[in-house]
Amino acid sequence: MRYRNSLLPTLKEAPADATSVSHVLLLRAGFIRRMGAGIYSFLPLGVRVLKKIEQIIREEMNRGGAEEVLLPALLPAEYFQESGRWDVFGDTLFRLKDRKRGDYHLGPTHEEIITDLIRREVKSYRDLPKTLYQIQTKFRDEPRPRGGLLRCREFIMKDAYSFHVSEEDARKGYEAMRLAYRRSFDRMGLDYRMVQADSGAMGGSGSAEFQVLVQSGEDQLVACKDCDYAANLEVAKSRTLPPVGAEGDVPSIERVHTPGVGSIEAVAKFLKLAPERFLKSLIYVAGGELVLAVVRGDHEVHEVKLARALRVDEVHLASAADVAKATGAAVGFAGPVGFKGKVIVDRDAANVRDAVTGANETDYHLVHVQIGRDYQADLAEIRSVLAGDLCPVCGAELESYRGIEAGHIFLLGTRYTAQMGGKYLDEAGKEQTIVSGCYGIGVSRLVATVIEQHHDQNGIRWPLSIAPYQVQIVQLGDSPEVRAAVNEIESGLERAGIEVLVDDREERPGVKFKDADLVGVPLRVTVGEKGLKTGQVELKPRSEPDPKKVELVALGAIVETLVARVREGLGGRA
RNA sequence: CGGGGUGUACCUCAACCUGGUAGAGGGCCGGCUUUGGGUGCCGGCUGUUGCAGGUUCAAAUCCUGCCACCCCGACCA
Repeated sequence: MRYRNSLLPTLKEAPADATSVSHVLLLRAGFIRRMGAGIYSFLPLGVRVLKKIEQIIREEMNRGGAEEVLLPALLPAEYFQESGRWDVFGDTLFRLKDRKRGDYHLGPTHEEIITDLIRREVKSYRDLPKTLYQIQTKFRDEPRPRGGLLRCREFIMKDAYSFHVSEEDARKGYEAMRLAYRRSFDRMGLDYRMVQADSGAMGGSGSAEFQVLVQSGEDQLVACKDCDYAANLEVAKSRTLPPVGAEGDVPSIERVHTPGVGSIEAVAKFLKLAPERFLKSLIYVAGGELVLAVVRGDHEVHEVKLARALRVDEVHLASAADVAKATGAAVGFAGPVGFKGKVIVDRDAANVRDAVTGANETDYHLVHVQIGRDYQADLAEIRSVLAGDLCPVCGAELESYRGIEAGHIFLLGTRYTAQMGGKYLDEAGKEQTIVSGCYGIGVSRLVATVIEQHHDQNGIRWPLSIAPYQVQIVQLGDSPEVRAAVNEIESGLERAGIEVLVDDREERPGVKFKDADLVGVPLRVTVGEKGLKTGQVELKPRSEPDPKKVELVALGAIVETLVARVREGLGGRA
């Protein structure tokens, strides 16, 4: 492709509303343009990358025994009404009416739709297992789209669903998909971890997320230094910490005047005690009820964990007014002793002997507080796991990461099939419920995710496997010799099946080099009169600082070798 | 939905506080210049100042309402 013929609008300055690295670079390098919040157009370069990613996923899904289908995105309401998700999805569902005023929506995910297909077409154990996938645009009216392609309201997803005669067989299908995911992400050159995750709205018995490790990621993870254990913070576990606090008998409770010092930090300083001796007491609204959640002074409550422990959908911190009503004290002086209502205490907080808590009275704290003696509570793991906590599996230290969720695989069990009548006849002629799994990859999100991991201060550094072009020829000057050399290289590489972008613009060299770095094509070939005098051109991998002089006649073979390595699936890196 | 912020040219932003005919840089077009890392100079192009009302002789500027977008939280690929 010739640059002059391509729509490739690069920007010198970053649009002000772009904050994430990938968003800025995708806009500046001319891959995408914004149409509305969380809605983007893909320009030619963007489409090329998207198609490369889709193709890798397609190949690996097929290799994993899955078969491609294409379900509608415009859906009659009845299927989601049948599963109950017409209501569950709430405002996240894009709803519309047809001319007959019938209810429709745009598909946010397709469990119901595929289950409907399967319940109609699968009758016998002989028809199972089946794994089907599609690559399709999904629509979710997200409360907060963000980060360019990282979180959109319209996005491209690969969703797959597997159907089995038993849990055991479903586990096999799940493993096949896990392998397909690993292979896909490996080929894209991503550094990721498989982590345990909350199965959330999907329901079901097991799930794992594929988290791409980047500082800018919105998910928080912990991973063990030594073993394979890794988990999203919302489900992460850690070993119980050793007890802290005074030895021997705990003296009886004493009320201490702590004027104006409400925060743990301030009280710790005031009383000259370590924060771990304190019980941090927070009042939450959970299912319309006020609940006191207690963690150690140096820990934080994790609201998802708290909600799960309380068996409610969500919790939020009570207002200052509610706190005052519940405790009779200002915020900062709550405590479990004498609290009228449910008290839930983190496992590690219960291990604090002779603790300090708020007195439920403004400007007062209690010292020598002892769980069991001075107050009763339910125990649960409700705090956020921290770096340095110990792995629940092997006991080594845990490390913290941030990640972007690139994929998620679930064992659904019979969550949808039971509800929607997905049944088959077994060998004995007896009716059984189909067991299923579902598997998602955020395809358009991956475009941004790869950039988050592959860029430098000058621009994108595409892995060869998904680059929009493999080679960019920077043509310097417009003499007949240069033009002839460029033509020769271009046609030679294209004959070998290599995609080439030729910068044939009338621009100064500096402009072309800057744009080449920005766009991030992995192999740059510079053709200029200087080099041609000695029969040479320059070859510079985007990931390396300096170019290499190469004989014009040898260039084709060198480039073909580099590209072939990747073609054979030996890794994404150039 | 809660909290914070911003809407002025294609982009980045100034002018707003203190009302008086809307500007800079980049970009784009033309000319000369330059030609291996965003060359330099000259000339030109581009606006219902997000929308609707209100106050005023006069509104980008003050007031009210609405809309859009961004950021921080609860959701997710």
